[in-house]
Amino acid sequence: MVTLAEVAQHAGVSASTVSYVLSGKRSISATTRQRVERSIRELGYHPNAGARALASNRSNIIALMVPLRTDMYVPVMMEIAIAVATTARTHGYDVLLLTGEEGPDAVRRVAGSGLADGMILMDVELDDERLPLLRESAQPAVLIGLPADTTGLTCVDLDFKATGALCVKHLAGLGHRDVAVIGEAPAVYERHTGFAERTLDGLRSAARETGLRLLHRPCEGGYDATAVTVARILDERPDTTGFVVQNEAAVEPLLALLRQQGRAVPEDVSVVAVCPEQVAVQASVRLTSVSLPAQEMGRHAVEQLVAKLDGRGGDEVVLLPPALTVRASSGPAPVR
Amino acid sequence: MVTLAEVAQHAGVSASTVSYVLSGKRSISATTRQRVERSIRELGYHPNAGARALASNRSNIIALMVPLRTDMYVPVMMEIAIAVATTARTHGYDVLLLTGEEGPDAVRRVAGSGLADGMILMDVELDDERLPLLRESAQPAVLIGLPADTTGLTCVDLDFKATGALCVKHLAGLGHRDVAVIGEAPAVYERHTGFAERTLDGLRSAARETGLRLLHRPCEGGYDATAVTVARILDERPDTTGFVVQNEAAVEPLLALLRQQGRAVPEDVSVVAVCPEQVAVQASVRLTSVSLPAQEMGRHAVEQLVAKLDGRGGDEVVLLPPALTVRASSGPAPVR
DNA sequence: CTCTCCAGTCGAAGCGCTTCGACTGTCTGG
DNA sequence: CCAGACAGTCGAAGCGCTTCGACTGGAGAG
Repeated sequence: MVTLAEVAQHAGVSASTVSYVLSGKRSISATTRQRVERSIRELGYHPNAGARALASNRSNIIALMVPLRTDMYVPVMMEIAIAVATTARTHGYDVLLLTGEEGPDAVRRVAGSGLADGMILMDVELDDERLPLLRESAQPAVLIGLPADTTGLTCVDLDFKATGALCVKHLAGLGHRDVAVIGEAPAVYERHTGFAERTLDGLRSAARETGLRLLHRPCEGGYDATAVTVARILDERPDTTGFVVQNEAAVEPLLALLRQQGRAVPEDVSVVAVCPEQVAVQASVRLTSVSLPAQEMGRHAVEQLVAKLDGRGGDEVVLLPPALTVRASSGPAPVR
Repeated sequence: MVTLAEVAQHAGVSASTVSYVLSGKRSISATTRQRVERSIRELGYHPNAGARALASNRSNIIALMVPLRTDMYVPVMMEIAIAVATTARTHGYDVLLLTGEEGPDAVRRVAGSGLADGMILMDVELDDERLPLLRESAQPAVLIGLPADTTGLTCVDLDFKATGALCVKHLAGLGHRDVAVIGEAPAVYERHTGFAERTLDGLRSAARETGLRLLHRPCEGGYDATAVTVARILDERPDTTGFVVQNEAAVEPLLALLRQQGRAVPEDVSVVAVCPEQVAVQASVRLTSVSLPAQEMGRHAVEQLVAKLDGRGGDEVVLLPPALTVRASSGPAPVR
C-alpha cells in the first residue's frame, strides 16, 4: 500500500502539502500541485479510507436502509437504491446497504460507530420506530416516504394525495361515474404505510369533488387474489367503468380478467395505474398511468442529505408532483 | 462520542484491556470482563469504525458490485443483494453497494483505499474486464456467475448447463419431440454472459442425447417482442409442443399468446420456465420451473468470501445443483 | 524604506483503536 | 522448595491521515 508519506517523499514535499493538494483546503502553487499529482499517479496512490475517516471524522459513506418486506414492489426499491448509489458517487460518497432485518438497532450502530456520515431510510411508516432514535441521535438523515410527524425531519416522496386526485380527475373528465380502486396488499394498510393512505385520501377527496362513486379494495396481487377482488367489485358495483390500480402485481391479472370477461379496454372499461413507467409501457395494454419517479426520489434524497452534511439547507419536506401520462388504457366512459 | 479510553477509565482498567474484552484475543478474568461490559453498556459505547479500520487494517466491509443493466431481471438481483447483506451481517460485515456505473475503476478504488476487505461481483461476463484488475490487486473476491477463465478465482453460480439439461429431459420424458427455447434478450448473448450460453449448452446436449428437436430464439420480453418471437417459432416449427422460457419478461406474454391462440396449457403445449420461484407460482398458470436460487447464491458468496478473509478455504467454483419443480404448465405431449 | 499581509509550505499533534512486549502474580511438577 | 508456565493486565508504539499554528519570502501599502 502506498501512503501519503511516500507520495510526499517522492514529490519532495511534506505530507501536509500532499494532503492540501488532495483536499484543496489551502492554496498550493501550480508547480507543487503538478509535482504532487504526478507522484500520486506514478505511485498509484489511494488515500486510506480508515485513516481519513479517523482524522477527519468523516467517512464519506451514506447508509441506505432498505426494507425487507415482500409485499413491496421490488423493482422500485432497486431503482431507488441504484439511483441513490450513483448520485452519491457523484458527490464523493459511497453507499452502505442496510437491510431492515437489523431494525432500529442499525440506526444506533451506524450513528454510534461513525460508519456513515448520514442515512437514507426507505419505506418509512406513518409511525416508524426508527424515528425517535434518529431524532435523539441527531444523525443527519433523509426519509423516502412521509411519516405522520415530520418535525425535525427531512423527507422526500411522491405527492401521493395529488396522485390519487389526478387519477380520479382524469377518469371523471372522461365521464366515468363509477370507479373502483384496486389497492395494495392489506398488510400495507395495516402497517400504516403513508403512501397508500395518502393516495386513498386524494382519490376520495377528488371523488367527492367530482361527484364520482368510489369503491376501494385492498388486493394481494397475483392472479387468484386479483380475480377474487375484481369479482367482488363487479358484484357490488356492476356499473363500474373505471379502475385505478395501485399494485403492480395486480396490473396484468386485472387486464387478463377483463379480457377474459369480454370487457374491452378502453372501450368498455378504463384502467389507470400508479406504477413505474416500465410496467405501464410493457403491460399487455399500454397503460395510462401516474409514474413512480423512483430515480428522482433517490436522487433528491441524496442531494438533500449531502446539503445537510455540508451544513446547507435544513429540514424540509419535498413532495414531487405527480404526472399522468395518457396511454391506451383509458378513454371516454361508454354511453349506456 | 464515547471512546475506548473513557470506557477504560470508567471501568478502572487500561484501554488495551477493554480492547481485549471486545476482541477476545487475550484471556480476561470474568470479573474484569463484566466490569468492562457494564461500563460499555452504561456509557453506550460504540467502537469507532474508522479508528478500528486504521489500526487493524480491516474494515469489516464487503463491497458488492451490482450491474446497472436494464436487461437483467431486477428482482433476482435485489434478492441476491439482500441475501448478501443479511448474511454478511451475521458474520459481522457490512455491505457497500457499488453500481456498475463506475466500472472497473471501482475495483481499483476499493482495493486501493482499504474501504472494503473483499468484494462480491455480480453478473460476471465470460470475459469480464474487471477480472484482470481483481487478479493483479489480489483483492479477495467472489464472483456470482462464471467467467471463461476461473483460475485463481472463486465463483458461485447455478449450474445452468444442468438446468438446461433438466428442462429438456423433463419435456423429453413427457414425450415432447419439438421444443422451442425463448431465451434472454439478444444483448445478453452479445455480452457473452455465461449463464445464457451455458443454459443453451445444456439444452442442446440434452436434446442431442434424447433426440429432441430444439429451436432457440432470443427474445426481448414484453408483449410485442414476445408475440413476434412466438409467431416466428410457430411458423418455422408448427409442431412445437414444448417451450422452455428463460426470460421472466416473456413468461406472461407467452401464456397470454398461447391462450389467445386457443392452445391449452398443458394439454396442447407444455411450458417450462427458468425463473425465481415467485414468478413461477404467481403466473397465470402455475409454471413447471427450475428456480433461480437467488438467496442461496448470495449466502454462498458471502460465506466463501468470509472463509477467504479468515484465511480458510481457497479458490473454488461452486455450482449449485438445479431443481425442477413440476407444476401445472407441463404435461404429456399431445397425441397426434 | 519599513510594516503588514498573504500565498505557500512545513512540522507536529492528534484522531481512537489494535497489538506487541513486558510485567506480576499464581499454580504446577519435579 | 524452586523453576517454569501461564493467565491476566498494562504501557506504548504505531496505523495513515487531517489540521492547526508557525514560518518564510515577496508584494503592496503607507
